Amino acid sequence: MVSNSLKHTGHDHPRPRSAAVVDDIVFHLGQLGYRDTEPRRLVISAVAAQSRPFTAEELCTSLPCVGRATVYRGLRLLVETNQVCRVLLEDRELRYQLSHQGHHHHLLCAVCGVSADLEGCNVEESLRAAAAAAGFRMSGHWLEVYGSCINCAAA
Amino acid sequence: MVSNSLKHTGHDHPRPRSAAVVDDIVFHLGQLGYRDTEPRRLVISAVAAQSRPFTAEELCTSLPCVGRATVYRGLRLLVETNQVCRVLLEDRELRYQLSHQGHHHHLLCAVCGVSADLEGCNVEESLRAAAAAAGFRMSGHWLEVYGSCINCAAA
DNA sequence: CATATTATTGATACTGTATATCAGTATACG
DNA sequence: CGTATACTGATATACAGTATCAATAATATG
Repeated sequence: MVSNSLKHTGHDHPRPRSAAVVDDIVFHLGQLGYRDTEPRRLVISAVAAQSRPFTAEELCTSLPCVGRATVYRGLRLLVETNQVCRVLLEDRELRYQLSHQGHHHHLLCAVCGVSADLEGCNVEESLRAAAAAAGFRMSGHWLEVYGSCINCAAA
Repeated sequence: MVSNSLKHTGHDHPRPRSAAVVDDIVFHLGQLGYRDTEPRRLVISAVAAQSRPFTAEELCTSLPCVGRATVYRGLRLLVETNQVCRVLLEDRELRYQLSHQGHHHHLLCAVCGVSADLEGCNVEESLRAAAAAAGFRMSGHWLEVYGSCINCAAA
């Protein structure tokens, strides 16, 4: 199996980058006891090929030979294992995206749909403090930021 | 009509508080051209009677003599006119709540479901700055904070 | 006050997203 | 290899919310 011979460094060139990402994820899932199957690889490939947040239905459409249920299950598995993160649009539409870091938030362009990771913003601590002031012990939060990206703001 | 004789101060005692809230909202809607109808008043009353965030379906159940569509429409109208705000639970369940301020965020207890307004937390500015650093012009955001309230944290 | 106008209602059907079921299949592992 | 079992996918189902549209009720107008 290819994935067993892979070093799990995240820099396994010369293979095409997206293929390396797929192997990476399959390897990681393997360590958690999940099997390496063709439909699952197809789902992961399709996820890795997206350039911006996508919906589950879009993924189903782009994978006509994989069952709907399998697409949804694959996506859920990837979210649960922190390989993919969920982003919520302003209209509450749920989209998905390959996850590149641990916990972080997204900037979402309302025009073109592109997303960027929100860097250098430490809201956690001030939220926790404000929560404590109201007698709450904070355990989590959901934050999405909407706007227009540099390209769309120009036009 | 009662609502026409009401001063719109938000402190119209001696009437029971929730009734005053209902009249208040009906009056406000009237100024926007919306009619004062029995089903709509029932919806507003039921909303005002809730002590914590509720779902649309819960409202339908508590109002068996009002049609589902009417409950949903009423709720939507109240959200659009900023009388009611929407809160999102961690599992993406959507709930509603009477709105007491302008723009603000909520602390939600994951145990008992109670909510508190998040005070003294000015995330807007740091979000805007972080967005600008990534070349985004921020236009909005969605933020919910989860945890346990003072009572549930004790138990 | 009668009446015209128009917003509102509610039964129903429908849409879209997501999960449950379950027999058949493919995978991993000894 | 062969077996235990995770996985698949067709289908049915659940669920939240909206669209339709004829009937009705609320307001404006003469």
